[in-house]
Amino acid sequence: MVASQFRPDLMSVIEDMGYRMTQPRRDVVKLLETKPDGFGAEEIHGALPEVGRATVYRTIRLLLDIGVICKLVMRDGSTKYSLARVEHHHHLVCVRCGTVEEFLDSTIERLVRAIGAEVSGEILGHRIEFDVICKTCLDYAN
Amino acid sequence: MVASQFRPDLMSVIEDMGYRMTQPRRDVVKLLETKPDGFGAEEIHGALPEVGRATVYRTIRLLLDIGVICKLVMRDGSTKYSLARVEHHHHLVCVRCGTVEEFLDSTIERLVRAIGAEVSGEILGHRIEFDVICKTCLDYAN
DNA sequence: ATTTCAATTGAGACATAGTATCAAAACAAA
DNA sequence: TTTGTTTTGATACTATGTCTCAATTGAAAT
Repeated sequence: MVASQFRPDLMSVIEDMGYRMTQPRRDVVKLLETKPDGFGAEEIHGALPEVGRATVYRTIRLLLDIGVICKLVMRDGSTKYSLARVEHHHHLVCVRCGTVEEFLDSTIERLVRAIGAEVSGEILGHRIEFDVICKTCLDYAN
Repeated sequence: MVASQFRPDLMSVIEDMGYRMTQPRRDVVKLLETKPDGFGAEEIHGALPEVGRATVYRTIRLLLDIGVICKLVMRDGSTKYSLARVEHHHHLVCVRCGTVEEFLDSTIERLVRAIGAEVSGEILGHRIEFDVICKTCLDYAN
């Protein structure tokens, strides 16, 4: 139910899509790979003074387009990005520690299709996010 | 499955919550009631030159807090607000014409509880939105 | 190894959505 | 009518991104 493997070698995915392998992109991607639980754009920018702000945002947009990261809207409305381990999934975001878990559930997808049949229109996409307090934080509190 | 009635008399809801009934609030609320399919904050501000921008945003926040409107994150990441007809619901947003339909489905809520039991943590909340092409737009295309 | 040229970059201006500040105005209760 | 609290508007500020454009860089061709 919860996905765990990372997509290997992000840089080669970028190259395979016909984009250049540049130093700024290497820097950003390398940093992202150390942050499986999501990251903010400014966080990345702050950690990489040698890479321009615009380039950080451009790289994030590129990775979104390619589909190797995904955008998360947090409970407070702020935005984070996180490495996408699997193609289609949803998120469990811990509101206390910020840990992001990917979430696969065939029942949800089946339900989405069922709703598609019921609704007077065509479903193109959906966004589902859960705000949770993760096991670690719960244990910690007790 | 789809909700249809409006909550009556938003101004009295505001009063009942102990807030003052002011002219700017009356203006904003009156305008919102003509926009059941969602509205952007700047759109409201543009339509009400006599009401300050900060007040428009404050009123929107107030209505969100009270729970009579809800925040929608659109497919492109932009934000809209829409009148909430019923307490807990999700959204069907037409990506072509922007129509917003509220969406009630006990199966979803049951599923959310089932997932809560499966997940190693506690679910506090969730957001679900569907991007659709509504019946009208589909018909129009054919 | 050098040339070439489109893709990419960095700096900084601009855009958008929203919040904070604070003196002035308006509400509603007495 | 007075009074005291809420609320307002103007404006500055913050956060998150995008756009522009001259300078640089990567990689393909020589």
